[in-house]
Amino acid sequence: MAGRPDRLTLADVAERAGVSRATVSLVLRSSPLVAESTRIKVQRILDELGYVYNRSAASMRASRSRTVGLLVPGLSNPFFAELAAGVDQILDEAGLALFLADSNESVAKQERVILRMREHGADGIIICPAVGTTKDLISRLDAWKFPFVQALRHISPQGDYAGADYEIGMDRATEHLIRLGHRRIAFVGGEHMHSAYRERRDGFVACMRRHGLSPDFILKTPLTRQAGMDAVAAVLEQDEAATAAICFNDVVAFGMLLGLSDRGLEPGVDLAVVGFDDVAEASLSRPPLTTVATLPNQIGQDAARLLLRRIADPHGLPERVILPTRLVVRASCGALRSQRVA
Amino acid sequence: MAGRPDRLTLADVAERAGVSRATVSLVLRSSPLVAESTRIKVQRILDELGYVYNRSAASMRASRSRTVGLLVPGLSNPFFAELAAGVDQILDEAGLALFLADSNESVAKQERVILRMREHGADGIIICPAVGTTKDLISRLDAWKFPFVQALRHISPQGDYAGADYEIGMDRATEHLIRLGHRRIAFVGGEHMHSAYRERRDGFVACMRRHGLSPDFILKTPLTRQAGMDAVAAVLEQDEAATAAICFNDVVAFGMLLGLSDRGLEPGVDLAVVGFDDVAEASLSRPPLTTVATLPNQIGQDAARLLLRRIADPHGLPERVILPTRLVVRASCGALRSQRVA
DNA sequence: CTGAAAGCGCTTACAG
DNA sequence: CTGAAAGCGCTTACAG
Repeated sequence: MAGRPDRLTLADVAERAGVSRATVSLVLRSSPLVAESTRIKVQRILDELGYVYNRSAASMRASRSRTVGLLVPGLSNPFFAELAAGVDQILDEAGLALFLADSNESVAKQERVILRMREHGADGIIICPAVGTTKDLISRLDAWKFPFVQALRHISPQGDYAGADYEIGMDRATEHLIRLGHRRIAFVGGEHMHSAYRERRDGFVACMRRHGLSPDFILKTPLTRQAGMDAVAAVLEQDEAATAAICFNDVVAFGMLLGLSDRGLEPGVDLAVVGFDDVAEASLSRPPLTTVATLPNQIGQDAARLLLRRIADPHGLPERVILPTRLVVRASCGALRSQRVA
Repeated sequence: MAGRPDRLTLADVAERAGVSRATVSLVLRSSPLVAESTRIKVQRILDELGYVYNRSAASMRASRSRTVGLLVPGLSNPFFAELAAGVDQILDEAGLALFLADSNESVAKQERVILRMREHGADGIIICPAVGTTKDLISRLDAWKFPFVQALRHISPQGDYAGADYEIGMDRATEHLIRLGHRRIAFVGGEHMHSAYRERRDGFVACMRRHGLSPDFILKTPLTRQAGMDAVAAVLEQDEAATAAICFNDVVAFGMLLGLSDRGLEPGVDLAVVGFDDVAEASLSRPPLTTVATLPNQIGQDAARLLLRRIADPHGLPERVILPTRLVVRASCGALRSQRVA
């Protein structure tokens, strides 16, 4: 509603204050160019009149909107919601407004909302690319000179990125199981190939190989609790059954815990189970879940900071912020007592 | 970034197409005023050149931005994230962009982001007011002529509202427990007074009174799983212990299930437990949780539709969309078999 | 059906 | 330190 009928303009304020529009504009942007006495006088009128700055007009003139976009593939996933909360926090501090859109893992919707954000003049965008996004998106963003940061997932090594060190996180978790004596370990969950999947799986594979173990017990499933329950059979009813399962994420791991109980088996004794993410419920499941903490809120904050920097300096060197993960050992892996390993 | 250096304008397109800017503008907005042959010619140039519509400029001139705000009190709460997903869906269909902000239950931040959205010219706003918001917010929104819809919580009966029928939902759930034979029922969870709390508690109280039972076993706690675990003691270790607990939400109920198991007690046998919300985990907890489904995604959709209507017709009569809830009976309440009651 | 002109509310040089 | 003027990229009457 830029310009709701009775909206005040700079001209109104200027007239009332007995100065020019330019001076009021300078006061609004706290320019040092204006005399203290003038500033005070104008500020008083501004408050009195309840003037509301019109950023549409300002951004048209100034070629920046103080607006930024965030594109996530699924807001229903608490992980991305938490990421959004982190982004929101940093942008609020910087005084920017946030355009949010949920691609719902649809490349078509993703295209649509990116265009929409460009039309609205967003100064830049944080993207968690939908499954199936091709690499050319990055070249197009570059061609458009549209500042961007990839977060959590990346489709190209180009440009800024903020994420967690999934590979090392999964490696450490696997290592932990091996130290507990496991030799036959299954990797459970995930069905779409994207960077987050690749990195987690690679961490598992690398660690198994390093220890001379076979890394080919890899089970692809949807990322649901139900799929985790169903996976129990596949993991145990094999010629060479696994003694431990390391899951793509906590949700799948929770499903496995339930699936085990349903069969009268005890997680951590009959099958060691490890999750990934350390969601809120992980410490309260039965048994408490051993998992890898990844801090989505902080990743969101870092992504926002990177984007702010990129907008300020479009030609600076790309940065990649990879937050360390933390193995949180609880009972589901069969470790006797709780301990934290850095 | 309205006006990135090399951004094309209507004038460029007009020149290339050999028509006036006005004509291109009409084509962009699919006006019927333009001849089919002209439309096709212009559209081709538009595509060829990769023209991007500048909505900042358009909204300044047209006094509407095709932008809408959503203010939630906590994005980390999956409930609000789901609401946001519903809002996003409807706005996408209508071609509007969404400004999202998380007040984090802070009235100060809420004020800040509302001002920001007004400055950015949002055409309207959907608000889940932060705890502690006073009624005058509504009068101010009115005075500003800023179209709004309250969602999930409301601080004033004025204006449009989209929410769930918490009161009847809680009433039905309580009734179900009474039918199962319970007489001493505790209402567990919630610490802040807002409409959502009041309505749920009122539903409980009304039902108890109607059946001549005392409704004063009300336990205020934070809305966390841990608080639910801790509440078990308070509910059972009383002169007159409760035989059933009806929780403010599922999270608290999950905590109670765990708290019972920890003491070697069986949910549904030693204490009936009922939740509220029907989150994704409710059907997979052990035992499965009897709860009341509220549909946050749909509430988000309704809120968005109401706002769109309000923007189109600022002076129409206010509407309140109250979605029915549904009691989902599972095992945690001690009912012998699963059944659904409308 | 199309075009020339004015104007939305700001900011940005440029004078003074 | 302040003001007058031009202009950002659109849309909106108004002519024709």
